[in-house]
Amino acid sequence: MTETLMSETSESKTGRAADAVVRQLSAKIQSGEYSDGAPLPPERLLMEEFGISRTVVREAVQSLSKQGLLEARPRHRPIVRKPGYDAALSAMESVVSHLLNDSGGVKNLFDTRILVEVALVRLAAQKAGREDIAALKSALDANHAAIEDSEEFYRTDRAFHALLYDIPRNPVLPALHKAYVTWLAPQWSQMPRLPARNRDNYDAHLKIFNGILMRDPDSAEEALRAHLEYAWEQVCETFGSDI
Amino acid sequence: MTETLMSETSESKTGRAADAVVRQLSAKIQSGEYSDGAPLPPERLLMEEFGISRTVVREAVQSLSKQGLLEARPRHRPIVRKPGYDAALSAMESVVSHLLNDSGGVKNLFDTRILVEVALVRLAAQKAGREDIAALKSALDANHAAIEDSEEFYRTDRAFHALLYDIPRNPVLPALHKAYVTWLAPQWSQMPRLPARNRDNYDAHLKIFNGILMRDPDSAEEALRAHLEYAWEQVCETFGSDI
DNA sequence: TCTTTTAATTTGGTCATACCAAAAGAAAGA
DNA sequence: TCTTTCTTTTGGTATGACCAAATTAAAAGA
Repeated sequence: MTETLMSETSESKTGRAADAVVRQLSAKIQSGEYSDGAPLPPERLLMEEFGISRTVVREAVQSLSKQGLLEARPRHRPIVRKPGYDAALSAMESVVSHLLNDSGGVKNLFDTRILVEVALVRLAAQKAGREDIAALKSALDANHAAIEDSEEFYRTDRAFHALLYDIPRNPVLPALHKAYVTWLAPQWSQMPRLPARNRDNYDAHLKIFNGILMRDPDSAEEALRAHLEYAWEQVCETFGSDI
Repeated sequence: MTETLMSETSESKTGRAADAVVRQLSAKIQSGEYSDGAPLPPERLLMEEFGISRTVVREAVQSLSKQGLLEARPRHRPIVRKPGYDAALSAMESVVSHLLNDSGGVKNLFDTRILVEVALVRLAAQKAGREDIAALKSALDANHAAIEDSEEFYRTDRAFHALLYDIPRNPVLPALHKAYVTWLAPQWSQMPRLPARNRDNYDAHLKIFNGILMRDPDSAEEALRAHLEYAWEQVCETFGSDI
């Protein structure tokens, strides 16, 4: 028996009927009553199920989709999604895009990346397992093989860095890497791709790898820091220091 | 002259008129045409200004408020807000709250906090200025003075950690600290407050401070890591290891 | 004249209805 | 069985109406 929303939420006067619906729907999603990947029931059905108007249904659906529990393409039925850590990060995307326009925004973001990634290489140097090192090695080789092909180099570059985020086996971190790549892409992808720089970057990757291999956190950190600060200089050369 | 939205956006068939309005409104907010802190014009005015129905206006407003560009209390006019880094983090809040319910969610989040905070103390040990150290010292003293008052101890504890996030002068980091505190509050605030534990935690803070003071990143890191892992053990004792 | 009440007006929240165009599903044809 | 039409369903948008809370204007009182 589906009740009308008033029965279990005593907030009929808060001015936000949609909130109650949001709670009930998200509960049904988490409990699996609406299974992951399946389309949400049509709006007209939901409105009679909850005893509300379509206005409120749509508001609730929009809210849930912003929360990542629904994947709503225009003109399509919303798809039920149990959000992962990526969804959490991508929820920030729109806000972040505004912050990046402010002066110093990109720098602030990039500095946090340095902070995190430095921590990651130190961790890698201390705790990386045999498989982690093997993966880094092959990523490094792929990176080396792509020095002449800037597009491919960019890809292997990202892959190498991504591995650093994989080592702690914490699913938040790969999501964070993806977020960094996405947010900084507008800057990064517009930079001129020069094979000479590719070589520099490969050398940096090599030094980082060696630091990890030698289990030397300090040298790994120093190599990574130099690498990222070099990258930042390039960004400044391209966009000026006032971004 | 305000044009109807069709004139400058060629996406009248994407099925999302609200998106265009969102863009225009957010542009007006960023440009300061709608000044920060002022209420947005009434919906009925916006609908004629953009040549759209109230349906779409409301959808756009809701979207902007989820993005943090508007602060919308029910039944009140939305207030224009230029979002800061806090807004970005709090945009994740609803998603994160779901993730924290999943098994291991809290642990994953807490581990990233350890990662970040370790990086911060290392940085502090290397780069903290005279004023930073003075601030840490007085926060430490306040913490010591509050050992008997668990509520106050909790506050000064947070304040001490917050200072670590202030040292790099990167506005993202204080926002991150606030987010950690908010997200982990459900766990943390429910833990029993024992003066004995307060003493342990103060000792840990002292060790961290000494590490920073002695400019010894490694000992500072070790002290912080022990401190946070101790905290995690407490959480596990309270909630079981399966959270 | 200035505060306090009170009445009038504005404005956000919700509902009901209608229409269109895009999707999805069903039926007919190759 | 696989396309190709043709219905039906369903999301996007527009109108218009109503209510209750907020806001503002007006009136009353100090």
